Amino acid sequence: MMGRTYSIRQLTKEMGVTSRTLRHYEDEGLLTPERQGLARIYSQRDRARLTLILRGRRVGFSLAEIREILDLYNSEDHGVAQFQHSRKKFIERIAALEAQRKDIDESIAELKLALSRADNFLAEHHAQQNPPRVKMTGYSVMPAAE
Amino acid sequence: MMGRTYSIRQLTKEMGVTSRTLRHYEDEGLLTPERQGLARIYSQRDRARLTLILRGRRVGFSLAEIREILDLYNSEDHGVAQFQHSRKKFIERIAALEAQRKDIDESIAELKLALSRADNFLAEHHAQQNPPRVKMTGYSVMPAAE
DNA sequence: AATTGCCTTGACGTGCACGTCAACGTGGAC
DNA sequence: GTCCACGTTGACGTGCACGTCAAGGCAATT
Repeated sequence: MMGRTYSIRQLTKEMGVTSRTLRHYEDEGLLTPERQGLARIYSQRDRARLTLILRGRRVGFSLAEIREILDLYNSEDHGVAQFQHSRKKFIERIAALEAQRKDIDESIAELKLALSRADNFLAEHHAQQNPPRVKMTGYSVMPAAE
Repeated sequence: MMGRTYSIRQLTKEMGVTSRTLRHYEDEGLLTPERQGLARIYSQRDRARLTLILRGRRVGFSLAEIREILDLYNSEDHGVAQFQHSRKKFIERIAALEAQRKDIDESIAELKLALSRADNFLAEHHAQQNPPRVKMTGYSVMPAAE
């Protein structure tokens, strides 16, 4: 079961990154593609790891953090101590992500409030863009943020 | 209604940033504290903006993006065109944040799966002191990611 | 007058995540 | 054989978000 493989060019197009980025991830130990002579040849596993890397990047992890997580999945040592350590790390990461989701939800709520204010203004000035919602009087320049 | 004010030191302690960071945000046009002679004096409004800045930073916005959002809140021009522009920007930001929340939820789900695998392993080997070399031969080192 | 504490303005340095060259190899099409 | 598309390895450059000095102002305390 060798599975599909990918050239560097294929992977960059599919994933929307540059070849420089892939080589950088390799330098950082995040990817370890096979070689055919000089050329890199990426496996399904490499592709899956890259998916994780890019998602990790989108949520704000540094490459070092991503590598750490990947190493947890990937450890050769499947002993009790190792799993205990992994467990702890996973819990930390989950907590951090949940805190971040809270920040995101708050940001969304605030932006939606600002959006509804803009909608109301535009509704009042018959520059109809979108159905107005609630008419809001006297709003501040700054959102509450408290 | 002048409200409370803060020295730079007070604000750094309260918000968990360095004074260098506050000056940097000022250089970037994100904060504009008053002055008493040379010393900066931060208002409630500065503090509220800083709260937004830091939350924006936590969710991965660049300072330029944060400034743009702040400028939308803060615009002197309250004309129709301005509000239409703001509306568009708000919608973009909301969409981006919702996409990011999706990434976060997926990351959390994956980490929770990995956590439960670790828990299962540890439950099976609860009474043992020394790491059994390899048990649970069945699962891949990589999560699904598809 | 000197020290202490808090503040200031430059200005160069740093870590990260790549970008951007230069110089070169390699296998197939013409 | 030569061109071309694709790949490679250095190695220096860049944008961002500050860190980290140096050198000093200003007010209250010693």
